[in-house]
Amino acid sequence: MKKYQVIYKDLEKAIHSKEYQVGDFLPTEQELVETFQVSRDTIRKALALLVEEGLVKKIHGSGSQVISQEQVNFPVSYLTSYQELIEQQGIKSQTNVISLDKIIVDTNLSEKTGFSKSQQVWRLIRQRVVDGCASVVDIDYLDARLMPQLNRSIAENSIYDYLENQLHLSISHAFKEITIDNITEQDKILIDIGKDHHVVCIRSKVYLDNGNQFQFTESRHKLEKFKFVDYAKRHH
Amino acid sequence: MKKYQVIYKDLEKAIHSKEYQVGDFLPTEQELVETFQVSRDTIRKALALLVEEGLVKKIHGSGSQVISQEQVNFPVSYLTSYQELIEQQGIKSQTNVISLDKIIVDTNLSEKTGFSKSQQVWRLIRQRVVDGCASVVDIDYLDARLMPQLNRSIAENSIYDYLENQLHLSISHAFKEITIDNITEQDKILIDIGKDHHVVCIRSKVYLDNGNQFQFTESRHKLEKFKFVDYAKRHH
DNA sequence: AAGTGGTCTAGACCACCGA
DNA sequence: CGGTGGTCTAGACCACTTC
Repeated sequence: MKKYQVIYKDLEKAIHSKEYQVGDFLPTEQELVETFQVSRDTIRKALALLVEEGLVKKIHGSGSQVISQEQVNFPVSYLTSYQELIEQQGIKSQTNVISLDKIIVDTNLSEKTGFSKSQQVWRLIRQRVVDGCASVVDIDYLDARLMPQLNRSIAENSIYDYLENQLHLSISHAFKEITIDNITEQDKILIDIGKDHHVVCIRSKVYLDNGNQFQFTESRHKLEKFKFVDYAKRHH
Repeated sequence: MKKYQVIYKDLEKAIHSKEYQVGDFLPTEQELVETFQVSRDTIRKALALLVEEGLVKKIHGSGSQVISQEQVNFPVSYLTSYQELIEQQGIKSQTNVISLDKIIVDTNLSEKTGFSKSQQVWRLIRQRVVDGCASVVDIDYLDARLMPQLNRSIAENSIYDYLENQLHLSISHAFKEITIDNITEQDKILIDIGKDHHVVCIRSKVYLDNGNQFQFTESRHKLEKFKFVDYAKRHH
């Protein structure tokens, strides 16, 4: 691990363990330079990570102030898979693979997903049951060339894990949008929808390091099961 | 304006004007150093802003690749006020001040808003009409000590503008959460709600540079009028 | 005036990529 | 292998806060 990452983790831990309270100032950059015996630039990189995370705010001329001791989670904004989120938060959950088939992208689907026309893709529909309640339906389209061997067993676990650890493909970035959509017939069947007429819909186009899109996901959430937490800085 | 900001704006403009296409590489850092006659660190600061914005991706060993030419807007994630958003996007909109009164924070309200108990706050309720449709209700609680002179006329325009340009207070950061809530009697009256039973609710605690909270806002949106766009990087 | 973070520089070495 | 971006250093000066 890089020096600035070590220092970042060190300071993060000190904040989480309440060694610094909200409102307290961290040591000055000069003091941290001496403590950790590194250059000021390295200290500043570590502090930048704390600022990005929303734990610390820098005040020009004064110092670095702690503004939160809690982990702020980014269920959507960060590119984390459902499986990873569930593990991280220790929620009991089950994934049911509803269907898995290979299809050819037509004009409509190309428009919607961002894949090229006549490309072969897997279409995967999964139901997520959280605490006994069918809460989420994920409809995935995945580039079939990259994963010829996809099967139900992989789909039941984490596709990201399969991609990164088995196929050694590297996921880079995604563009996402959240809207509130009317429910479909499929939603009625696969989500414990009650009398709602809407779902929260997160659509993502996900890209690999080489710049190719490999996934389009439509993730449809039961209204009550959706929560998004964010930290924002003012840009002057 | 700082050097790295100038270079950032320069490159951003070149990308927006399609001088670089999606998939193209920007000049190498060394070339940019020579072009702009600055140090490499300054170039790297400029590139970091493009990466943060989601326009560019850096590939270790290869270069800086353009991945989007569009402005990705962050209506929620960035700390931008309603008034600023509206102006920026050129949407026709009207703000109606429904009520404005000064109240004392009780235990319940303290829990909800984050303000201290027995503190004096303004309670401001505003209706936002977009394209003739009552789409949003904002319920604001504002620290009364900071703005003793608040009135309906200020509330109809931008409170952020008033705070920053009149009172010279500086807004720092916010913690936000988005949920889908059941509608209230107030929503039925103030939003063209149709037959929906829910609204998108964004709750924000907003802080000044000096660390004091000055605002709690509950922004309730008609379902169809809500859209949130995001760019996410994978953290390995 | 003293102390703090913000910007900028110049140079070194490392890790990764592609031919 | 050469070229690229990533990390780290040491030092300078500026802008802001605090006294």
